[in-house]
Amino acid sequence: MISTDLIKGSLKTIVLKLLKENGRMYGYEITRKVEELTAGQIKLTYGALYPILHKLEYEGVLVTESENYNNRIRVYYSLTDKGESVVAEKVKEMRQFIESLQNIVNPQPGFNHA
Amino acid sequence: MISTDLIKGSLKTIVLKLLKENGRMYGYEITRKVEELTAGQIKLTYGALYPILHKLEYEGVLVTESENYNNRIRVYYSLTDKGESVVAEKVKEMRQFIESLQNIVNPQPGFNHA
DNA sequence: TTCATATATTTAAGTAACTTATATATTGCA
DNA sequence: TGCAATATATAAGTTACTTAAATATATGAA
Repeated sequence: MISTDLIKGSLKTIVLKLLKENGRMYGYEITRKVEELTAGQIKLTYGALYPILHKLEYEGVLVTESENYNNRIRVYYSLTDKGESVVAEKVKEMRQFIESLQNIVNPQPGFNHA
Repeated sequence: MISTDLIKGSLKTIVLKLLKENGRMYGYEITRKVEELTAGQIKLTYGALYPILHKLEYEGVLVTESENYNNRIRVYYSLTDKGESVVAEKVKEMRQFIESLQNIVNPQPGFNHA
């Protein structure tokens, strides 16, 4: 598992990107998918996930549909139009972030300002 | 500028990796180097940097040498032996983190579990 | 049948890595 | 003379999380 400090700020972007790729998803499904995609390196706790989803819904980024499955409630989330543009921004920002981190952990050996 | 939420947890690793690459550095120099390497995308504030350096010194990860330059004090930091192994772990963890993020922002199109 | 595990969502309380603000002091350029 | 750059330090505040506790059904193993 990667330290939670490192992962912290990226959870919202991860959730939004998964919803973009997979259409609608419910909370539990999202945590499973994150584990799968990251080979268990990133785990989304429920205490983090559900407040994020509720907040994004409140902000108009997501909408919900509640359905009954095996006598259990499932709350499906999907992106609004606003959500689509929020994801685009967030993913762009994350790509820049990754690039910046790579410049630090894999520095160009010859690159040196006098 | 990348949002501070995204950057937060990675500052310590960034500082340590820069010290590994550049030998000894002083605080102000570190903030400049981070800006340079990330094309201004990541800025280390002094309120973040100095407490990180002090804590790492206290933990025996870094040692200091204070020197006088132009009547200004410069506090140079460098890695201890312990620091060298801490950096190795932290950088390894960050590479895994980057890989996990890439699996999310650049998913394999054909990859789908039934 | 009974117990653990997986499924599924919710929210309150606590932590800590930061940001923001403030303080101090010198150099150098316009 | 006055601002920007250089250089370090720390107190106070924010907030995105973690941890913990609550609730409830389905399913397979013992």
